[in-house]
Parts: sequence; structure tokens; C-alpha cells
Amino acid sequence: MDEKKKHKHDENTLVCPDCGSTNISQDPETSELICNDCGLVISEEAIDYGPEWRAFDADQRAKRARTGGPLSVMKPNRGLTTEIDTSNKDSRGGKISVKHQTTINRMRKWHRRISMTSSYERNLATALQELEKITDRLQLPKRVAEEAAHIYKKAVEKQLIRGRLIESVVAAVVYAVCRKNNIPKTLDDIVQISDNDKKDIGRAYRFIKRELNLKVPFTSPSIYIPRYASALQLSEDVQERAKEIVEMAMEKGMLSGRGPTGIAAAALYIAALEKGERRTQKQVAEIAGVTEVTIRNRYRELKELLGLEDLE
DNA sequence: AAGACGAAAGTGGTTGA
DNA sequence: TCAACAACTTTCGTCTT
Repeated sequence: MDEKKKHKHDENTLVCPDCGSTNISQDPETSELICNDCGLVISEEAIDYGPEWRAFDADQRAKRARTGGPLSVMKPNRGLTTEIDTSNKDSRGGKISVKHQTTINRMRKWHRRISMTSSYERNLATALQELEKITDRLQLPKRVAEEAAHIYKKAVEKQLIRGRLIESVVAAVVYAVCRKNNIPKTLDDIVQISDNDKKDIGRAYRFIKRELNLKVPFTSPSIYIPRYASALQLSEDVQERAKEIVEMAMEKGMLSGRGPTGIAAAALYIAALEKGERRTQKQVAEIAGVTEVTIRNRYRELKELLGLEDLE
């Protein structure tokens, strides 16, 4: 169990370092170069206005900040806020009279009430921090983070967060955005880098999806093929063949209920056999995060469904 | 010795009363 | 809220390479 977890984590952090070779596309909006194999952002045209350090809680943030906060659409008020400080001095450092202090206190109260301290803002602040952590660890492109932020805001406005951990909801939203954009990340991938329960995240995902009417398309197994293939160092040939197999299986309606990762894994296993680049079931199973048994079952189903000849 | 195969029992999540 | 259910996993024995 421990070993398996470790392995999965490696898979996430070290995905195809050389995938710059072929499968790259450019995002029309942000002009980011994105690897289709794993969603890795190869290079970004946009300048990052954020700080070079990272902080996970308010304390760290306060210690590390040297100037004002970074400008970002990912922050409430774009990171620009003003605050009336509590030292009761005027701009030249002189004391403010007691008479004026009450006025200023009142101003301070309202100012804070209006700008920063509403629960909405506070909620969003933690959420965006968490969102940054997750998208960073999964190496997801910026537009995914932005779409997720947008959806999350809607969820807060509709009061859907009540009774749920902010972190779980953020993870759920990220998962939903990945699904929507056909980015090959499983719920397990998200759980690996999040500190929360799979149960919580899954429940939050279903809830958010239903309440916000998110239209999440059926996940085609083929989106996992490039990712698994490069992790297994299989050729383009094998990938193409595996995609063909998936296509054929889908036409015959094999998609009912079965997990897409298992189908992708089995198709890849078959394709690799056909092209003489044999991988063991165990190898494929580990990469795909399913068991050998599942691969065997899908393998058997695919074989009889497609009438594939026995291969040796 | 390692891989492939499949039966049987167990697990976590969904669905419908 | 509970029970039935499907998909998947775990475990294990057997056969093949």
C-alpha cells in the first residue's frame, strides 16, 4: 500500500520530462504551450506578476512579504486593498486627538466591513490559496486555475460551501474543470496532492456539479492513452492503435459504467502486444492505477467484442 | 522464477424503495 | 435509512513461458 502510494506520487511529479517532442499545442487565449500528454505547461508567454516565494498560511505570508501583494485576477479585489491602520497617528506621525479617534474608529470599522472582512472575501482568500497550491502541484495551465476560480466564486455566491471544507470544494472544482477540458487527471490524482479525504472531495464534486449544473462530458478513455503510453515509453504506433481500439469499443457501446482508465490500460496493453512492444500487465496496471485483474477483464471483453485474433 | 489467467470473497459507492 | 447491486480490488491457486 505504502509502496503503491509512493509510486503514484512519482508518476505525478515526474511525468514525461521529454514530451516536448511531439504532442504540444498552444492555448489560443493565453498562448501557453501545453503538453497534451500530461497537461504540463512547457512555457508561458505571459509574465508572472506573483512573488517568487510561496506561503501556506497567513503567518508565512506576512513574514515573507516585502512589498505590497502581487497583482492578480486570482485574488479578491485583484490583490489591491487599503487598510486604515490602528496606530492612531496622522501622516506626519503626530498623535490624533481623542475626539478625532472616535471618528476614525468608525471609519475604520466601515472600511473593513465594506472591503475585506466579509465572510465572502475571507472564504475566497483561503480558497484561492488552496487553488494555487493544487494547480501548481498538478502543473495545470493557468486558464484551468482561472476557470476553477470562476466556478468556485459561483459556488460561494450560491452558498454551496456551507458544511464543507473549503479545501475539499476547491479540489472538487479543479477536478470538474479537468473533466470539462479533457485533461487526463483522475480523482485519485487530485486526492494524492490534496490533504483531504477522497470521500469528501468526491461528495463535494457531485454536489457542486448538480447544484451548478456543470455539464461534464463523458470521459473518453483515449485521453489517458498518451499519458500512459509515454510513461511506459511506448511508440506513437502503439498509441494510435490503442486509440483505434478504444474508438471501436465505444462504437459498440462498451462505455457503460466501466472506468475509463481500465479501458485505456487494456487497449494499450493489447496495442503494445500487437506491435511487439510487450509490457507486462503489472507494468500497465501500475501506471494506470488499476489492478491486473481489471486489465484482464477489459482485455477479455475487448477481445471478444472486437473479435481480435489471439496474439502471441 | 516470473508472468498470465481466473475464481472467490471483500470494499466503497450508487440507486431505489 | 436500508438493502441490492455493479464495478473494482485483494488474494490465492494453477498453468505457461
